[in-house]
Amino acid sequence: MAKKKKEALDFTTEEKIKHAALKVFTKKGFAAARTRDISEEAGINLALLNYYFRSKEKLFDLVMAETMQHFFMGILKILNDESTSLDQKVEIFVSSYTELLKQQPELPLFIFHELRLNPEKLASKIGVGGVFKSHFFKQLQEEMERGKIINIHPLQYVINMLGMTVFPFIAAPILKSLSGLDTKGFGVLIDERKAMVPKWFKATLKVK
Amino acid sequence: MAKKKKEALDFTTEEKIKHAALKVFTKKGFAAARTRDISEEAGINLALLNYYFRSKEKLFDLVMAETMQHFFMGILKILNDESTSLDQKVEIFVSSYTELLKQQPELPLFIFHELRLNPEKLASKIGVGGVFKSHFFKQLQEEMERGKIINIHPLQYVINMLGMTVFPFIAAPILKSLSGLDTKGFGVLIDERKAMVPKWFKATLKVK
DNA sequence: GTCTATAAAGTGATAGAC
DNA sequence: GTCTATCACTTTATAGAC
Repeated sequence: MAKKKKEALDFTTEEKIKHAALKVFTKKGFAAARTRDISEEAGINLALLNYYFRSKEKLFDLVMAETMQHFFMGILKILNDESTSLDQKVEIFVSSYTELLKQQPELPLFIFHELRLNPEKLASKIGVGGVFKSHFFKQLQEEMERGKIINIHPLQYVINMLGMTVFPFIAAPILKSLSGLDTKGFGVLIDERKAMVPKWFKATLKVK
Repeated sequence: MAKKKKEALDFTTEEKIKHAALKVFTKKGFAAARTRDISEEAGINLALLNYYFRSKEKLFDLVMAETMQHFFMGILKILNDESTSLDQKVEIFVSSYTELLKQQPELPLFIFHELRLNPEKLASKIGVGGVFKSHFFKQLQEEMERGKIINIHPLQYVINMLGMTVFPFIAAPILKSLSGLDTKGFGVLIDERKAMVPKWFKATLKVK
């Protein structure tokens, strides 16, 4: 039982490497990350990394697929919930992703950077067209048909919602530098946005 | 005269290298960019790159400083124009930066990525606090004092304006993948935003 | 200023002992 | 499974001829 508890609390070597890999890749990007950095961060030997994952690139592909899956499927799950209203979806998304990004602020920049370097390879990890079949899209289109919303591409509103939530984390270094805010002050700004973004979003829906 | 014309049309070796460097750095990022790539792109020899710029890093610093200066000073110039109204500033910014980014779509992701890897070094290239002394900020604060705008951090509106304009370019690969739009179709989307973002922005100002 | 050839250092990956 | 030692290759940077 002592042994079982130990297994439950600790991580396997494979998990330690994957965890360290995500951390180092996220911090430095694929190109600048060295396999030595990852093995050090994982507290294991360099040879072991290749023993488990065969190559830096294979390790990256694996970690990246899981990370992107988690990130984008999380969005899709919220936008696809048929039990929530349009406004509720926005509130839930903004709230939950703001909290997620407070924990992992470099995640979006990392994902978008790597995705641009290798769009073909990585884009396949996301369910293509998922957003278009989403309940969120249907709700937007219904509102358009009723004349409640101006008739433009629904993706525009997804861009606005994502942008208003995610962009501050992407631009954080500049925003901090421009404003002189430290990490704590920036956090206050982010919390203020958590309350405001849904309101701002609703306001954009009323624009004709 | 023939000689003078040739000088005016051609570029010096130094300029060719800098131009090639920006292109390669922007495309691959600093870490993945090889000096060989740059010298090839410039049509010169690898040794010549070091002859002019001493090292890859010094070349990067130089190109990066100029690029960031141009990018951020352009924003500041628009926001600091005392002859334009608040709404006009937004319209001018959105319009001119949308056009700029249509020409150089990878620029924001490149700048933000490198800025995150090296905030201290690169942030110094921007005039710190420039936005806070800007006429745009003063106009927002005046509206707040009059009770026309809700009393929150003015930077929030800068984030919204920047985010709505710049974010689609940062997320372009995913948005294309999600939507199935090709580069042309994506361009239509961007043009639609050029007209809409100022309207959406105004709507957010009315939120209480 | 511009080139070719090469040094010098870094980095991914493997061999082989334990 | 895990380690040390090492190979093989890449990449930055320089030396030296022209």
